[in-house]
Amino acid sequence: MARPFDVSAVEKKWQARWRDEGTYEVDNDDERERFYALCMYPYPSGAAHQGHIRNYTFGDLVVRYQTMHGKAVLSPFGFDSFGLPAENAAIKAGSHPRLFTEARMAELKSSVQRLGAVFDWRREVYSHDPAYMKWAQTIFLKFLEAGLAYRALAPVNWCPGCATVLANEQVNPDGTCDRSGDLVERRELEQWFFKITDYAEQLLNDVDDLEWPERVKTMQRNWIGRSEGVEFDLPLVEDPARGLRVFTTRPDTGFGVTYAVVAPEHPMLEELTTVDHRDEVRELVERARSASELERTASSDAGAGLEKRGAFTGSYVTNPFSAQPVPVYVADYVLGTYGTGAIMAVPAEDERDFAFARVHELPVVRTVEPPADHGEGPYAGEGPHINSGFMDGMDVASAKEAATAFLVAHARGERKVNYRLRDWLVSRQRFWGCPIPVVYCDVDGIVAVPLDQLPIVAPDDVVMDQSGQSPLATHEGFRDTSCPTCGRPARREADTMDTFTDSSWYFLRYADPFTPGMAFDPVQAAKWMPVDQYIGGIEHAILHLLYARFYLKALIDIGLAPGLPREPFKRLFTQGMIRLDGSKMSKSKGNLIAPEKYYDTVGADGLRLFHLFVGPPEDDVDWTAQTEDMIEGCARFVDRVYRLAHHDECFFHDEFTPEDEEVRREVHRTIAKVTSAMEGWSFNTAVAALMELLNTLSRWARRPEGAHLATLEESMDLMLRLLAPMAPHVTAELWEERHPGEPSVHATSWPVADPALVAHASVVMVVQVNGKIRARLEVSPDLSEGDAAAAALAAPEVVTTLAGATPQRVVARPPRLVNVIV
RNA sequence: GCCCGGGUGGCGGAAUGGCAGACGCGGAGGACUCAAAAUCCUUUGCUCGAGAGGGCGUGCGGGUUCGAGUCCCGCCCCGGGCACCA
Repeated sequence: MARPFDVSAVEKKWQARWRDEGTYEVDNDDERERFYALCMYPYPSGAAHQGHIRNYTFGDLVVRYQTMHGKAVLSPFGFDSFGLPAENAAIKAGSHPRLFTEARMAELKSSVQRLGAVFDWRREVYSHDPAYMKWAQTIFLKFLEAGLAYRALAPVNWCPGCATVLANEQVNPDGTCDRSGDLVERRELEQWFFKITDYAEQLLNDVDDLEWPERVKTMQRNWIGRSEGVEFDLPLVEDPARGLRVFTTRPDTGFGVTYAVVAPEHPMLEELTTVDHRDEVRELVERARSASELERTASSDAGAGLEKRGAFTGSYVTNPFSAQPVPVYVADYVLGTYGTGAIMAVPAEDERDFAFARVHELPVVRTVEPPADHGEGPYAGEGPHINSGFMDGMDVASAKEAATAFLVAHARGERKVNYRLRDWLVSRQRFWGCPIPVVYCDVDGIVAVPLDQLPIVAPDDVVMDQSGQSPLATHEGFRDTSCPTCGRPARREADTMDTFTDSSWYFLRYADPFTPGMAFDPVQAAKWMPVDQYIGGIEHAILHLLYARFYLKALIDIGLAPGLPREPFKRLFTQGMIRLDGSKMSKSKGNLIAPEKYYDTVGADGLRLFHLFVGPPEDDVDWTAQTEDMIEGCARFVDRVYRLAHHDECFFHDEFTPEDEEVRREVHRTIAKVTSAMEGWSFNTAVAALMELLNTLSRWARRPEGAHLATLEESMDLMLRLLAPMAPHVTAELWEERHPGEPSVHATSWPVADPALVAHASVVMVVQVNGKIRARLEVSPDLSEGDAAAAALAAPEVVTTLAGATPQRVVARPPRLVNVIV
């Protein structure tokens, strides 16, 4: 494609200038109104892919747009530079993850710089920087001190193909490894946890006030999963003073409890199991322990599998409502980690209990009358209670209240709120992450590394084999140390922290990486926080956002971040994904479309415009054969702007005609349109409005009778300012040509539409007869209803169509439309 | 199964209950050129018609309304999230 100017040279020139002059550096004591714009901390996978490009196009648009509104905009950049992919790649290539990662960082940085995205590079942060690790480890130790970090035995996800433990988010819903596709196994290991469950209530409640997409808020709420119910005892028949503690959200169905179930991990299981049932119970527990998630879920679909998944313990407990004994089963459909690990089973009102009861031939007693057409199955809906003694006739809500009161009085019951959310497992048995800064001593146990010895940085000569053991554990120089308390030989923790810990506070470091001796100065950070606009992918809707929210709350509570708002991200925008051939585009699948080829041909401005123009920013983008053409179309638009600014094929006249006046009005209407589109994140229509304006201006200036020169120049200037956040290079270049020696277009203010010019002098009113358009009339915008009706009925086309018939009704909606009904 | 989104030309997509298809891509025709590229102009929902003009059109079926892509009810299909959480 032949271009009217050297796109590459122009883009390089301006990128260099923004970087060298520190145009987008902002100081913490800046007097202007503040705005914190942030794109999600990227994992350095190499040159940017189109998902990154999309992200930074939106982010940079916000930065430049807000800057034009006179604000001090904080726009930082950095890298989520620890992580498994680099470690795997390094093992494969026989190199070091740091070398590998830093090469990828350089590529990604180059990609975003060539996009023309601007940042305050003085604030750059990357996870494997010892200066960052020092504070990451300090935070860990402060959590430990505050009881927010603890160590416990837990099952983890082990991938045999990758020979390593995986993070939960790396396991597919079907229990396979996201990377290798192998079936993930469960292994029991001593692990470090963060007590995020302490914050469940706050994390749930604070979601309400966030300006986030509703669906992300819903996902957060579902993930936390609050449920209100009752915890109470089912007394043991053998020893009624003791009981099997259960949790239920449906105490009202208590009369329908025909059996109880404990999880295979339940502490009372052994005691409950009678001699003659020992073998079956043991077999079931063994199966449950070794079974992968996949096997457990797969068998739940088929009724045939259910029988094998439960066994009678031989014991009985008493249903406190009916005072009848009911059998206790063990089954893996009850989870050891939720509630009390034991349930009261109500087959008539619960799907799972029903399926289990059917296989094991347990009685089903309805306690809620289902609708007449309901049939055999379980019914969990609303209805009057039956077979329920004192609750008979009550609706579900009042029966719940009555049942709860009963349990509190008679079964050691108490109201209880449970959460689905589990504590955050932060240990990783891998090398390329931030080491957990503790030491194990035979005498003193777990000992924190003294703060003045941080950061603990892993040595370079570690063997990263595939044994599955933490690589650091095999390095004697790292492993063997002395106890900071007693001085005796001790060993270092060999696990590293989940990389989600790094991305949970980086935005605080950005706000103030300058103050020595602190992760960030809370006084400085408070000037920027919360992030005004956070932009990233929907794939982080749950984990990253939840973890970062937890971190900030915890940091405030342990005194590291006094005075900061308790929520980190005020507004969140989640962009759509780039899809190739209908599948999700990801680095692991290798189907990336590098931006570099576009920089060299259409230019960054063209590529940015494409991403803005292709559709609503929240929608997914299908990268197809047509995409190349669309990108070229956007570059064509850039060229047309350039040519018009250079008066290519234009003609001019001197006096200001009504046509010139109308063009001027059109410009102001465009200002109004683009401004509201920008505010509403409708970037595609903002670009369309500018394309329309360009079409209008070009046609006008190329008429033989010509255009009013001063009006064209005024229009061009306004258009360049509107276009500046979208296509920063060409607008900066043209502005400099037109205004040599003056401040850049990016230093001008965002245009404001003149309301007097936005208004139309006359508009076209549509006249319908029975809903069909018969005439168009040019009318004044403030035409009255009566006048509109009269004008419509007088229109010749209407008279002809009516052919003498009398209108039944005339609906006048001036100045848009009149509908004549006959 | 449950909970969210979403179905509009050949394609990406526009449309405070009031002219469906803005803008762009692609297609067709033309100008310029020895020719091509680039650029510019015209045209482009489907369909009947030589034409003027008519009919049909926003996943399907109903409804509300003078008027529905938009609101209501019932379906179908696609995408995403959750999926033994008691």
